[in-house]
Amino acid sequence: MGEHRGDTRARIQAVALELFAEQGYEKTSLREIAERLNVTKAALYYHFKTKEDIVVSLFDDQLGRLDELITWGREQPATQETRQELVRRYADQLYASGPGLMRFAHENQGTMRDLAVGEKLKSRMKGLRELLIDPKAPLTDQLKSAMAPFTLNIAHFAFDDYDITDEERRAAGIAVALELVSGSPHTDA
Amino acid sequence: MGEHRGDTRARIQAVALELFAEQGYEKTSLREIAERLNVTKAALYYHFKTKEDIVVSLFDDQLGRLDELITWGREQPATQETRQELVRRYADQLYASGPGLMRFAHENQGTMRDLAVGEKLKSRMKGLRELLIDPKAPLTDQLKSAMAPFTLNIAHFAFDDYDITDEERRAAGIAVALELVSGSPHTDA
DNA sequence: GTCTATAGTGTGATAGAC
DNA sequence: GTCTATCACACTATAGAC
Repeated sequence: MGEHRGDTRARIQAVALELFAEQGYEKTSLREIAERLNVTKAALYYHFKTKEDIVVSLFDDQLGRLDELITWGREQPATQETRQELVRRYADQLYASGPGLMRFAHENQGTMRDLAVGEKLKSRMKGLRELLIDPKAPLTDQLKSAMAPFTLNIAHFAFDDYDITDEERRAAGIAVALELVSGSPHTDA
Repeated sequence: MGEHRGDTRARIQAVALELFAEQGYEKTSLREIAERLNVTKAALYYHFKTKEDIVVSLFDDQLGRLDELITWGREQPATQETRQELVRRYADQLYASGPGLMRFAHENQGTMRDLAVGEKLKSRMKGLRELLIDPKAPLTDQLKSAMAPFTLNIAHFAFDDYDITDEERRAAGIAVALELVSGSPHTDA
């Protein structure tokens, strides 16, 4: 015992993310988080102002990286190559953040709406979507492009009953996402 | 006033579905539902044994129809035509149920896990997925097939800032879903 | 940096009158 | 079939000691 020193804040984040992702933000109480860490609720309030503040801290880095990606994308020409590179870089960010955040966002979409950080994330995803879509393409092609980011998420949770590695899931997700943003081989009308 | 007679149960379902879909199952209290209907919480408990019981009643019909669809699918040959017809029939069921249920399931995935009805729905979706997938196809093609049901959902909520009708969204969703289950034009290895 | 203690509110659910 | 009243409990958050 007593093996932890100044890492309490990080440990709170880790446990909170795990529980939020596993059983939802609303259903996870501060008492539960505190018990899992063998501290008290009041200790949590020393490190974070509110419950929502824990979530904000969780998404902080990710949001910053998303901003950078979108800024980069807006400086590039709106070509198919740019869109494919956007998918690759977005996938890198997603997987670098670990499965926890992905799953949190995936399972708490309803909750995220009223959290301020949820609005931020939503606006970033819209920015990304606008970069991935060719507004002149047919609606079906636009839909396919819009689905590319979802694909990366779904790929990670689908086939949980298959005997394959996460790396294989990841590769499949990226491959399909790239195909989705590449448009059908259609002739110009 | 006094315009309602024996429709209280149905009115509870309607309001509950709306609120659950809008702000989440956990965040919606029975008090809120009751107030919206100008009845008391106790009145709710006359019609439904528990809060979860309201959700169960909401998904009851839908689950039955899904069972029929899967039973039908299992009787058909595992061809591309069958898979496409499955997508069409599933889409019909989805849209016939109205947007509320779709949105509920979409925004409360985390919550659905511990609800008994969530487990049921999940097993049905797995059954449907197995019918849509060709287990001999490359993993990327399997992923595309697995995404077809998601597509129908996403199509309905994406482009909420576009000036298009729900019917156009629906048509685009079905078109893309059909393409996803049809596999790439790949040669047999 | 972490504790005890508690305020203050809201929840799902029940009992029993009408 | 709907009501009033209430129970028992959990929650977020705060105050103040150590």
